[in-house]
Amino acid sequence: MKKISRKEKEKLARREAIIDATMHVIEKRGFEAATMDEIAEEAELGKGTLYLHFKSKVSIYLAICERGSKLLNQSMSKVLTKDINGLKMVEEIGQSYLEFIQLNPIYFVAFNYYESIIDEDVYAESDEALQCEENAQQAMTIIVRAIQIGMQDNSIKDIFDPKELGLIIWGASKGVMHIAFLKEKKNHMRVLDEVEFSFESLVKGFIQLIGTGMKKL
Amino acid sequence: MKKISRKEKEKLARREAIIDATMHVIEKRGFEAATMDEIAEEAELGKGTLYLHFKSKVSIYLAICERGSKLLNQSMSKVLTKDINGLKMVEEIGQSYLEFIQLNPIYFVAFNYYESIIDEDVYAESDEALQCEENAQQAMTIIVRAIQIGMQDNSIKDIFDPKELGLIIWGASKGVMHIAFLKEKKNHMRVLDEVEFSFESLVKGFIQLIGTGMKKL
DNA sequence: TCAAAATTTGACCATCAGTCATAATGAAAA
DNA sequence: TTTTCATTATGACTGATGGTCAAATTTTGA
Repeated sequence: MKKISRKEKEKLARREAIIDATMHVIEKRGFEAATMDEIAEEAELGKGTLYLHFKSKVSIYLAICERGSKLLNQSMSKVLTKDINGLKMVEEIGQSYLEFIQLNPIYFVAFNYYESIIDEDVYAESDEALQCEENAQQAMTIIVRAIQIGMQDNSIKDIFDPKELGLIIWGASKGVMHIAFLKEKKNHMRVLDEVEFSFESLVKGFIQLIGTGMKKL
Repeated sequence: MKKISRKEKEKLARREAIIDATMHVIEKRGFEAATMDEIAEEAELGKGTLYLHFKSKVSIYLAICERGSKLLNQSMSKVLTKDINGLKMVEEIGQSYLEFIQLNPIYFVAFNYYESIIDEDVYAESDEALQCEENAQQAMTIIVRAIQIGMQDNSIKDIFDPKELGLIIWGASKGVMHIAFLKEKKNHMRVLDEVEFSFESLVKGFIQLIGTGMKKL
């Protein structure tokens, strides 16, 4: 049994190494421009070997998403253990999200990628996609839990369904984060250049806005 | 001069026909799966001819985005002429957006596509991208105008910078719409299956949430 | 009518994800 | 140690697709 375990560990390590290599290449070339040939070179493996560990290029990208969502969940779930009211929890979860994305922008791109391809059946049934889904569900659970706590301690209005409110907050956060993200990457959208603001100030403003919106008076 | 004008008209018409054909193919095959060969066939043109009218496949996609954003702006700008307060205007602009996306989901995909590629210099300088940008700026102007009206008629708090608030609302709306959109397409995200909600109810909830957040008491 | 100019075309090219016959490796048997 | 067999790795190859360009076709105007 020992031998199989060692082999399996090696296989897992190889898998992680491929994900690492892919992230390096993405950082060098960009998310779309990364090629399997270059990933193989970076990982010091033959291209064919990549396909022994991943079904497709998409699978590797989903594995990055999986890794990122796991890390994000770890960070967000810590908020639930704090001794603060539910509203504050929701706000701090938003903060965690912000900090995570600022620190790991590549994962944000991976999250968006996941959402853009997940409606195609081929990918949706892969192991990686299922794990991403599970992580997404866990993230939702964290938000909903915070909302429920807030409704109980009277810091959040209970006129919304907690799950629906959770989805709204999740989606809205992602959208605002996306705008801030585009701005950060100093791209060519003049819409964004017109306004003087930072990643932080935008997200802070957003948190304040919805915080007020759901606060029980 | 007459002759040139006729030729120019024909050229424009041909261009529009290619965009139409592309949208047909996208509806048949999906946004990513559409190929230039099939677009050429649908447009009853040689593939090379497509490249006389558009620099690349991306250009055609951006032209779809351009068309969509123009239509959306027309619909949103009508709200500004109504005899209602600024807060109501913002809410109705959100409504217009919702209705537009429900009616023309393909444009929503095109908008997202635009944002995903616009940070690459190659595309950002194309005529189509510049026009998209201009339309985006116009959309922002519409929202900001409504906010300013609201601050003046005391229906909206003036603690935010109107432009920053406009961006927040824009980004957040897009994010919520995206979630609702994924749900509508009955994809595989179990996170979304868990919650019982419709496109409308989610967006309505969102509008209510931020409406309350910015309402002056 | 016809030659020059403008337009259209589809065979061809380059790139890249993914495959598979073959090679290398290493474990077990002799 | 040597041989055999199974597992793992490889990269040349394939198919698909976006984009090009020399040749063909059509239009223009003298």
